[in-house]
Amino acid sequence: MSADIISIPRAALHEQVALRLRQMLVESRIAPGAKLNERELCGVLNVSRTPLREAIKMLAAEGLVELLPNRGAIAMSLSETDVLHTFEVMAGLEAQSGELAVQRITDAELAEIKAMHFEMMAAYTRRDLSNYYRINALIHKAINAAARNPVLTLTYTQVNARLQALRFRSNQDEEKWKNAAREHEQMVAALSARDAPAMRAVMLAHLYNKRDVVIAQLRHGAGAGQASTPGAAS
Amino acid sequence: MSADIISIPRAALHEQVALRLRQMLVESRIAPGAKLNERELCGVLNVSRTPLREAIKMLAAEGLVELLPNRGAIAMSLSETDVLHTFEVMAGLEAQSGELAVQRITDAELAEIKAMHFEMMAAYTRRDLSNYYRINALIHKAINAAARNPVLTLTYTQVNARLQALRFRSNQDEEKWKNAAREHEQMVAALSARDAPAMRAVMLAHLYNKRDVVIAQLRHGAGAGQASTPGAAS
DNA sequence: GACCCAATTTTTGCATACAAAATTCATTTG
DNA sequence: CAAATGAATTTTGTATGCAAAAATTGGGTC
Repeated sequence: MSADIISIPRAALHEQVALRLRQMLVESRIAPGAKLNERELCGVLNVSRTPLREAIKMLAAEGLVELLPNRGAIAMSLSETDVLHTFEVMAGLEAQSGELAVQRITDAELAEIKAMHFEMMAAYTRRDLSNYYRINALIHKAINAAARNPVLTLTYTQVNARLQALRFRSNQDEEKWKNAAREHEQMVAALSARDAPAMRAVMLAHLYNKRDVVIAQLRHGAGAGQASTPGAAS
Repeated sequence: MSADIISIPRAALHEQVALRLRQMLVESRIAPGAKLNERELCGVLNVSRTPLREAIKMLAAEGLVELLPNRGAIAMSLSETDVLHTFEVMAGLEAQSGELAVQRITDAELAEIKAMHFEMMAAYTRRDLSNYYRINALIHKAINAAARNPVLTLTYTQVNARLQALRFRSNQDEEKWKNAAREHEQMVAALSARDAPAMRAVMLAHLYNKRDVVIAQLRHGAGAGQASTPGAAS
């Protein structure tokens, strides 16, 4: 009866619901385009409709769901054009993150990024796609954090969230993968050299290549839906 | 009994509320830092708490209000650091808008921007600050639209909304104003020449100068609150 | 057999009711 | 007299109830 009382008994219900829904959407446990049935979700999440609806409104403002008048909400689904536009913005945000990171990164942060880079290269060498993606995301996050701009981080996070739904864990082209790895080498180099223009250039190139990979996957069908078992994937 | 039935009887209540609240926040009719009392707002807007709360949650996701657990919401208020960070992101978004606009703008759009530019210069010459700002905003919006990227437009709009609360209609420094006007000349020139790097450069410079003006106004006190009559301003 | 229309059911949207937390204010105590 | 404490009030958070709109289903007709 000690830890129980203080142990953050308060995590506003609608916040919790928003968090869980966000997860479900990003992991495609709610399929893109699928309707969000309130009564059903109430059962799953064990809350009443009020906080659920409030959470849904937040997700709508974040662009993760679309609100249809008198017909509830559906999980956002991206057309190819949407993906292009989103990557275009992401490219700009990542490029700016890189530029600012060059100017503001600490030695400790740079060292950590280098370390993560080696870890990622290990995963690359082992063709361990899962860990590769995980560490990749961490590196991009670290670069963004090094830019020391909370508004940029928030904007980046929100725009990126819409792309997370496209979890292309499927094997990517060897050539493209090699390219991506090389671009990451260049990032580390540009950061080390404190070369902002170079950093900007490599971030832009990296994002546009990533865009092409994603678009290609989209076209070849397979990519999209998380597919198969919604439980523990690789 | 003809037009009445079809005349968009449907404009979801929470949407309307969100719209009006957004206006009130952007126009500082709700002061930055002020508490959003639900019962009070229900009276003003003539709705029950449910749609009001849903609207508030949306505005929170947009970053226009801050949610305090068990203590409701307060109108976002920007510290000087917040303003710096926000302008930094806006600079990046505007620069990208400019770059893309150069590549995608139609002759008609360019002509319209030129026309608006002349109108703005007229307002500048007359020292008509109100119209200057109005047309200025239209030009920036037109450039953004010419970039033909809805995601960019949405992101731009959302980040910009947070700055709108700082309506610096107060007289700005003659020198700075002259500078801003000259930068607008350069924008039109870069667009006409289809010179993306030049456009990017001028947009960045423009935004950073605007940032400095706003920061200066913030420091000299007066600037902040919309002040005076909330009705028809100059 | 396919299509269309009407009644039922479901679902969304809004208002209200109730519970818990925070604020306020008066009272008391050092 | 100031600070602190505790009850009363206000305010937020959540659940439920009711009305309107949409989806569904069944029946009928061509």
